[in-house]
Amino acid sequence: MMKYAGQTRFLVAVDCIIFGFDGENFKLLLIQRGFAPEKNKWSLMGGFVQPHESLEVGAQRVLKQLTGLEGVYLEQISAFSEPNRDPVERTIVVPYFALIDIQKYQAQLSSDYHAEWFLLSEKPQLIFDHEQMVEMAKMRLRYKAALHPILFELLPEKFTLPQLQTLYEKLYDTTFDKRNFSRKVLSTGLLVKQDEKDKENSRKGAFYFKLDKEKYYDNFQAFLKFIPNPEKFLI
Amino acid sequence: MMKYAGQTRFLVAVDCIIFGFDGENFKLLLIQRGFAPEKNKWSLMGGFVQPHESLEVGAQRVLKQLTGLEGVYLEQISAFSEPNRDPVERTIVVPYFALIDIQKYQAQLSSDYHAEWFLLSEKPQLIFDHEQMVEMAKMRLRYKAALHPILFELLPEKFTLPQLQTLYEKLYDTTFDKRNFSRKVLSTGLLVKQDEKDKENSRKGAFYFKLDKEKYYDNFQAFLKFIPNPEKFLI
DNA sequence: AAATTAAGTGTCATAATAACAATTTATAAA
DNA sequence: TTTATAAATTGTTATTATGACACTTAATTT
Repeated sequence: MMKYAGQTRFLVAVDCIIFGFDGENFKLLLIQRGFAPEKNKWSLMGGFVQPHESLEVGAQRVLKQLTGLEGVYLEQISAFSEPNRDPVERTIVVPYFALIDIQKYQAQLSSDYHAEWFLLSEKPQLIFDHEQMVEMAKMRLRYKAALHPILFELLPEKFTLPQLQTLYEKLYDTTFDKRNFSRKVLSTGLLVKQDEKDKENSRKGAFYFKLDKEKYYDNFQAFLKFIPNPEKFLI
Repeated sequence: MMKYAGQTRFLVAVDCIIFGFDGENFKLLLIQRGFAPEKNKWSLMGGFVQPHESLEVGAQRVLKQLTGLEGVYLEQISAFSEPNRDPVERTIVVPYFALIDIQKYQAQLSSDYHAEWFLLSEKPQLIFDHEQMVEMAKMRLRYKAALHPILFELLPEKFTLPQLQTLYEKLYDTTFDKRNFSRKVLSTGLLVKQDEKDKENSRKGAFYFKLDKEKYYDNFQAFLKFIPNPEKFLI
């Protein structure tokens, strides 16, 4: 089915940049590339778009095939299209970044697949321009998370305020005043305090909170201001 | 040069959504499609990506070829990839939106090309999924302009505060208090008041302002708050 | 029982915001 | 020449949001 005569067709791929948070640090999910060139080198999860699927569907398929993950939060970022970015054959790639709760998918991941979590600070060299994609995804995440409450996607169902604050502090590589932080977070009305405490990480223990799912979905696009002076971090 | 065996290649296109502002209303630049199908129907400026160009370069080339415009502010938005979006042959399209000063390019446009400005409210039916692209670009513009000072791209070198306010009011389909608006705008330090007045639009005349270009480029990513309660407009 | 460690909480001064209306300027009309 | 008109320009105030700052509480460990 080639009806627009005289035009060049291109390979189109999707790559998935999957961020996780282990309670202490950001992590990145990587696999070892299964085919040449750069076979066995660490790489983002990627694959070619198939004839009858959209980019979004392709990204979900690739993610499922390579990691077993389904139904995760995916967001498209700017396409990479430098003619020589793939040395084998020109490929235009549309990257997606995703945020997932590491614990939730740990069993699934470790049993069936060979994807591995790396601390963002200790990630190995990646193939092609995947480093750039990770960098761009991180910038995008910083931008988006400064305005919208998406970081909850990285946390388990129950989490503590200190955990949430650490998450934000690690993303922006800074520290926040805990009194101001909790005031802002709680003022959104998105969090519901639980009776139970997390006793793993301190003697006193920290109360768990859950997301108010309904408010969360309603307010997903709402502007928040968890980050003081966002312009300091987003330039 | 097909080295990744067994994979399907796709046509990849770029479409340009060009916004302008005539001092009173938003406008959209359209052309009549020059080839079948839908020949002579109104359409965005689009074209297929060529073998040795990136998407960005392709978008600039298409824009130049079809309108004569060069070096305009272009920003990529999310790719459209539904398998049947182009009835002739599957095409994945990466749209770019642009903001230009209508006056600046009017001569160029009308002499050599057949692109035409339409009021956004009076635009004709567009081919394929171009309506969706325009809608998405408009949403993206509203989002971006609420946070960053990009709307100046739509104005001539000299402009008045009432003009600027009208621009914002039309984009968000609302009205703002002019005292608060001018306070916010002027507090950015981006505007330099001129001695001259615009006497076209009122008896008293309104002072012209120019952008402080240096500050503008430095602060392009800076957060502004021209729009009160942005969450009202961006959901 | 005392020491330790992290969680949890409150105040205050300053800045930002939104709501609000009177004055000024230049032209047009009388 | 004076008056009317229309839009531009300008300031105040009450409220809210913000950021800076330090002590108290809870539970475990020694």
